[in-house]
Amino acid sequence: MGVQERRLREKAKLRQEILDAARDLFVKEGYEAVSMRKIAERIEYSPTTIYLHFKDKEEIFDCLCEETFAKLEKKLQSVQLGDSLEGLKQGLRAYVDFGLKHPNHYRITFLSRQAHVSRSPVSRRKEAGCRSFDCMQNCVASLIAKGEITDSNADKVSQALWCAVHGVTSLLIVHPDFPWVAKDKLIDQVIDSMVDSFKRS
Amino acid sequence: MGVQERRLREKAKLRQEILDAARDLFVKEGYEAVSMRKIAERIEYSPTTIYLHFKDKEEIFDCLCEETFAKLEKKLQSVQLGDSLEGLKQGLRAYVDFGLKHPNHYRITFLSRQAHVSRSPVSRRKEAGCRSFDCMQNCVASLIAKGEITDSNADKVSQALWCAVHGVTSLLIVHPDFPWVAKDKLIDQVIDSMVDSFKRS
Amino acid sequence: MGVQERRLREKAKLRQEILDAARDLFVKEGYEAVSMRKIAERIEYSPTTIYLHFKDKEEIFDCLCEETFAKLEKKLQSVQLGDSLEGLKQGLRAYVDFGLKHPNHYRITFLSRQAHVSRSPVSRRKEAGCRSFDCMQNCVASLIAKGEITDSNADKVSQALWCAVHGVTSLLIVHPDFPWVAKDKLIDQVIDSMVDSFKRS
Amino acid sequence: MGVQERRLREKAKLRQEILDAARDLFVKEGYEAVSMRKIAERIEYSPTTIYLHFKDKEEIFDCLCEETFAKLEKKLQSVQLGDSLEGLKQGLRAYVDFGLKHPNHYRITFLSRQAHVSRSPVSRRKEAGCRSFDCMQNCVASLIAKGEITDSNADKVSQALWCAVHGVTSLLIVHPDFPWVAKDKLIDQVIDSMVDSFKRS
DNA sequence: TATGAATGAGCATTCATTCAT
DNA sequence: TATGAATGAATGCTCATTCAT
Repeated sequence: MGVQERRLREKAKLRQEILDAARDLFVKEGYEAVSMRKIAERIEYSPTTIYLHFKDKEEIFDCLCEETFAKLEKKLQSVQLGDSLEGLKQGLRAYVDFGLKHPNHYRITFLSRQAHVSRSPVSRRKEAGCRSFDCMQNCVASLIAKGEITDSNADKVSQALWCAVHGVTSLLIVHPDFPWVAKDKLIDQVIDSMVDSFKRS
Repeated sequence: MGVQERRLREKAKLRQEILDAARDLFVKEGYEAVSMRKIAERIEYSPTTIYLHFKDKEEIFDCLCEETFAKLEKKLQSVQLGDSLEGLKQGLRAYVDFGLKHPNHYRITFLSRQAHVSRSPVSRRKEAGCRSFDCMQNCVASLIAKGEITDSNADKVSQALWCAVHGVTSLLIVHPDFPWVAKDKLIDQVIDSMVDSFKRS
Repeated sequence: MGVQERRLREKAKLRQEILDAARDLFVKEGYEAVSMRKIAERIEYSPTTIYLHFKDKEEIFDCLCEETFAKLEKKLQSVQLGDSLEGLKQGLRAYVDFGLKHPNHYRITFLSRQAHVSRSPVSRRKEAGCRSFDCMQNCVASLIAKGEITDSNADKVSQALWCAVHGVTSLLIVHPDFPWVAKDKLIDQVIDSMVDSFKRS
Repeated sequence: MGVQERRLREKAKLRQEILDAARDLFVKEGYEAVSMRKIAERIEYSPTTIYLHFKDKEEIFDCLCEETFAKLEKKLQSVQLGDSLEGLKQGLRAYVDFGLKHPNHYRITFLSRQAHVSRSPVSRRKEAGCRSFDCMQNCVASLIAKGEITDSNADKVSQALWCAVHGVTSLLIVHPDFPWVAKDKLIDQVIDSMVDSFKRS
């Protein structure tokens, strides 16, 4: 009936509220400094309620990361149409845009300590993250195959590219008050420099 | 006379012992996981004693960061003597090495929002970090002046370079378990790609 | 008609499932360590459901004890058919065996203060335990009547016997890791010594 | 100075207050049901204070057991003067008296679950308990050597004796309202029956 | 009849910090 | 200068139980 559906909707909504509150807090205070109680206060539920939706604190964190990666993956897939250097650049640009548009997601996933990741041998977080990274790596691999990129080490190339885009993204997010040159110019510069350095000359 | 001097010496020595113990712990365990008690146990004094030397935990951390960034500055200055592209690369490489060697200091300064930096509007920590950035910028400026770098926008160039080195450094710190290619190769690749892209061709 | 009956049968069946699951857990983990949730998980019903059948945790335990002591009584009655010293010994032996087989029930009934037995002034649990004691007393009385036991104080004799068997039983339960001689030998020794000391010589 | 001494005295006194409160509570409520908070409330200190005197809950329990055994050992040593059956009986009687006089100590040590004894391979508790048991065993051994006791298995004999005295002691403590025959008569009966059963006839 | 959602109370323990000495 | 005693607040988490459905 409609009743069951409404319940499911409500449950999902509360779950999302928890995630949103948690993300906010994690970003502001850091993983360790956020307590289940603080999250509970924020959503105006009792701490116990959280445990109806998540096994423990770490699971919340895991879910936040997964969420981010899912969004990112979707965005990247929609962008990288052509197998060209230009396409690659657009993908990287999309990555940066994504980070700047969802800074909280980005912080949680790429900037916070994950020392406490000990539960599962292969954390769900890591898995999801790799899938996003794979997108880029595949693109690079096919460019190597086509001879557009000379360096044949696809791993190294894609990692270097990731470093570059992550560098801009994270600096712009974490230090918004720094006297940056025009953001777009900076982003383009970083991406162009890095991609072009791999171009067949 | 001698008595007072000895006392001062002893006081300074204990202060340094505290800092050393604390640095060790912060690096090993991370800021949140280190307690005053643990520091006290390490130096075999009572927790109370620490408060005679430092206002609180954060002050200890601030002092450590200052100490460490003073080192970075010094290191960068000593390396970039030659105003050559090679010198610049060495400087950037030194920056990355420094970050990897002091991951917790790097993290606090460059990766974390200034959330719990409530004491001073502009934290001493951040200030120190910026001074390090200035080093690089000066180097770039002089390379432009000498014609080694074609792009005349020193701000943009140094920011792009910073993005690159910050990218590698932070990813290696935050995701140590990612299946990286050989670290050195990756670092060199990122630095070479970025610096060479500005070279007069 | 048939519908109602089926419902009653189903209700009784679930009730018994709860008791069975609970007994298992109580024996394995001890009273305090068993939670309603754990019982619920075991039977694959929600915790709430248990409350439809039992007022609370203690009521479950009470029922289990009653159940168990009914068994003890039955066992003792079946054993002590022959009114002989040998029959008495067998009965006592059965008592000890029973205790070792149901250590947690034994513990609650014979070893624990009635602290949390606040519901009824004389707990159903304790009552059941006493009924078992009566069995033995009757047996002793008839042995006195037959002249097999010389001491004419049936109360004293049965209490002394009870002390002996309770002594072995409880020590073996509470201190399982003590370096006991072979359990059977010890139990026999205690029972034989005590019973034989009352024998007409 | 007197100052330091007073401090030491005060510290010891508080420690003892904690132990006394804990023993009381453990006996009334059982190990699991006693919380550090409850102990703290009882002594009107904060929970934290307890941790200045004891590592954790289990250590409190351990200390209580040790305390008991020390007292018991002392009493037994003072009693068993002669190496005669009569001396042995007196020792056993002393054991029972001790239990009846210090029922709380006795309960904690001999009646409570020690499932949670996992910390140290050889718990201090167990060690102390064995020392008390050894007293009796030595006595038995020397009686066997002198030919007063015919059964040559000193372990079995002393364990059987322990079972007997523990049986009376614990039943009298745990079920004070049971319609016992005169306590002294019962105790004597149990001890006499058991000891005499080992006598050379 | 059975349940999912929710909660208040409680747990052992650790924390940074204060205060009297 | 240094400390031992003490504490209030907080931690993640589990509990028995209730209530609306």
